[in-house]
Amino acid sequence: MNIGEIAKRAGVSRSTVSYALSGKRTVSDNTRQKIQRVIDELGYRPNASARALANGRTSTIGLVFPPAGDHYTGMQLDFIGSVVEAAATHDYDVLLSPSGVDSDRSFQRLLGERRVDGAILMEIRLEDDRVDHLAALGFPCVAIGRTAHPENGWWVGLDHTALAAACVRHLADLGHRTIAFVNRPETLLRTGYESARRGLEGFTKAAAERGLTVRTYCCGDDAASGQACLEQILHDEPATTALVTLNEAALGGIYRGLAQADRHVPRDFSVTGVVAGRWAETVTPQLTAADVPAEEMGRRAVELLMERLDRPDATPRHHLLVPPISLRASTGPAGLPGKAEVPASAPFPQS
Amino acid sequence: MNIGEIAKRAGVSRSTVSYALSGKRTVSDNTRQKIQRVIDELGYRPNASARALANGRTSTIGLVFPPAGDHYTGMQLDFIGSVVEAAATHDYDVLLSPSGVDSDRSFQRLLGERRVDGAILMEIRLEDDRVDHLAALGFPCVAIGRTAHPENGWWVGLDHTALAAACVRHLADLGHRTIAFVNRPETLLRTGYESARRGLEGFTKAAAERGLTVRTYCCGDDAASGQACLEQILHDEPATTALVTLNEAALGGIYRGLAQADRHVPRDFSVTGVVAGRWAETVTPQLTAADVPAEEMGRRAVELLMERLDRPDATPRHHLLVPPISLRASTGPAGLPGKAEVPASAPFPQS
DNA sequence: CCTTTCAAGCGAACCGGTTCGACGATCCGG
DNA sequence: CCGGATCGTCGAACCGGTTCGCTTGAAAGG
Repeated sequence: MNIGEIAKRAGVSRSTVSYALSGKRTVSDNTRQKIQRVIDELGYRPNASARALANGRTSTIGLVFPPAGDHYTGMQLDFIGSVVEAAATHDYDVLLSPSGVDSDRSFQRLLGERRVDGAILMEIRLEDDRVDHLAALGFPCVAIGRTAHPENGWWVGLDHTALAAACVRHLADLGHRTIAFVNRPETLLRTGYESARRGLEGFTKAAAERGLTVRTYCCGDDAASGQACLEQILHDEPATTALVTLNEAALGGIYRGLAQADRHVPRDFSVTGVVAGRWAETVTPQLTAADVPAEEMGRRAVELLMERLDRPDATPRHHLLVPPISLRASTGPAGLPGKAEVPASAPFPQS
Repeated sequence: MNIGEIAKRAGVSRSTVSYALSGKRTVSDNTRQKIQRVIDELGYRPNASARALANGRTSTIGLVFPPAGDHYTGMQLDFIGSVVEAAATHDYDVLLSPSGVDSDRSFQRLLGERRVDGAILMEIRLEDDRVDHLAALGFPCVAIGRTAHPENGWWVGLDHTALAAACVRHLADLGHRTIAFVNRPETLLRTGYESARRGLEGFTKAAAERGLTVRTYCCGDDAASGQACLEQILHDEPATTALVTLNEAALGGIYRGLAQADRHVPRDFSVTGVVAGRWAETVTPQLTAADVPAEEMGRRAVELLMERLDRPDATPRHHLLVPPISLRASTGPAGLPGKAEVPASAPFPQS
């Protein structure tokens, strides 16, 4: 069932059918209706490959999501869902690319073989070959995340530095003096994964400003690792009374570890961090956290990409989001740190 | 950068380049190397649209995941991830289709416009227009899930009936006599969503066989709904001592509700169900549950689809999985049901 | 009545690959 | 030395759309 068949049955030429469909030239009402009738009758739809070949656009965008770890986190799902939906409203399909390793096979497929008109990159690293590579090629892409040199890029990002710092200040304001940081897995931190690096940086800086005693940890993306990490924290420094985490997958394990160590949240121990709102509300007590607006970020990324596709020479734009901390139930004033090994004095209970 | 350019620079014809690349006819070592050098130098990759047009295959499969609710569950992410990875090993890309509503726009795009060679359908309903429609068209697709008439279909499914029944028997064996069922949201149940229907059926039948007192509930896919649902359960029948759930997103809320009602898990109340293993391990105490092998299901679905694409007239195949219940920490012997309103006798503590 | 204008439609070329039939060169056996 | 098989390569057609330039017929204008 191709356009030639339609043309034959409607008694017109192929080009007339094409123009009737696209509206790029005038077609008399009479023939338009005749064509439309045939199309409806046969249920014809123009072949996407042929169309893509002819006009050089595939109406597809690539969503490059990476081999971040051995599995995916809930946040990624929110991104994927919102990107797909936003793309659909613009009549674009979304092609998933399982990996983002530079010069990787599947990456080559997307770009080299021109399967997509543009791409959205997830899981950005501070020094990201993929971003640099695409920028050098002038290939339309939008990053969900921000590299170390975001000046001339298109991206929508989260200010992880500010967010982690806000968490620290929140804890400091509650009187906590000894806190820990539970980061994403070590490999991610080492490879310069943006949120891990910037989060750590914001945490460290804000803690220094407030004169807090800190320890920082990396933690696998699963509950068991979270629990182990928490045990390590209490072992290394029993006086710890609070922690900040970026690791939503470990959250359940962290809570379990606290329960088993008899640290009641938030009476004995405060927990906060940067996670997707849905996760924050899943744990008990619900997590006071900077909620990652994944849905909004995905939508905005698509919007930026659409803009860029429409006007290839537009000047780079970006959105840096700083969601507020949602006060829930997992943080409270510092009480007796540890097992009363330290007096209950919170020297600088500011603000 | 197209095949003609390569041909020109290598001093051969376009067809020779094509044959050198595909190997479908012999090309002398000499010219092959000459061509390869040019290709490497220019970084040429054949255009996917043109190739798809020429040989009628897109090397893309569609993953139809539906507007199940207002958001996606963790399980879906696991499916998506495993499907994408499995497809990649077969040199296939995955196109995401946000919806599965029959005769829906995005569905039409995938099939009508021939963007994909085959499809994997998620979130199957017992009477599923999509499946029927595709079957009528003879379009290669594999369902993750099983309709009411799975005889001549390609699918990989979970025996939700057996799984829910196993949960019930597990609880009955522990002496529980009054249990509840927490299903997915009501709209899903009403529209004939497979797991909701079959799970409910298995629960009901097994409970009847064991002579248990039951109540069944639908529950929104989020923690707040889970908590509300649990409160309702205890309000309706305080003697309830256990529940079975299919709703992993509500799990956190259920636990919270239990904690607030002072029902200790598993001492006072047992919880079990059918959820992804990762979620089961996130809550405390960890959930005794039939772990949904999402990763395996996605992989098998892709394998079936590949088989079907290779041999269009192959006879339908399927996999019905019945994962065992993983004993963790959320179930235990029935103690004093409710607040000791009922004596602690478990009349039929069968094997 | 003759020219100009314009709407409507047609044919051909093109997008970038794949594939089929043909053709010249080389090699072999008789 | 000739005839047929084999190898390597080429040209052309094709996949199913889009788009440009041209033709035609009718209406409008002088």
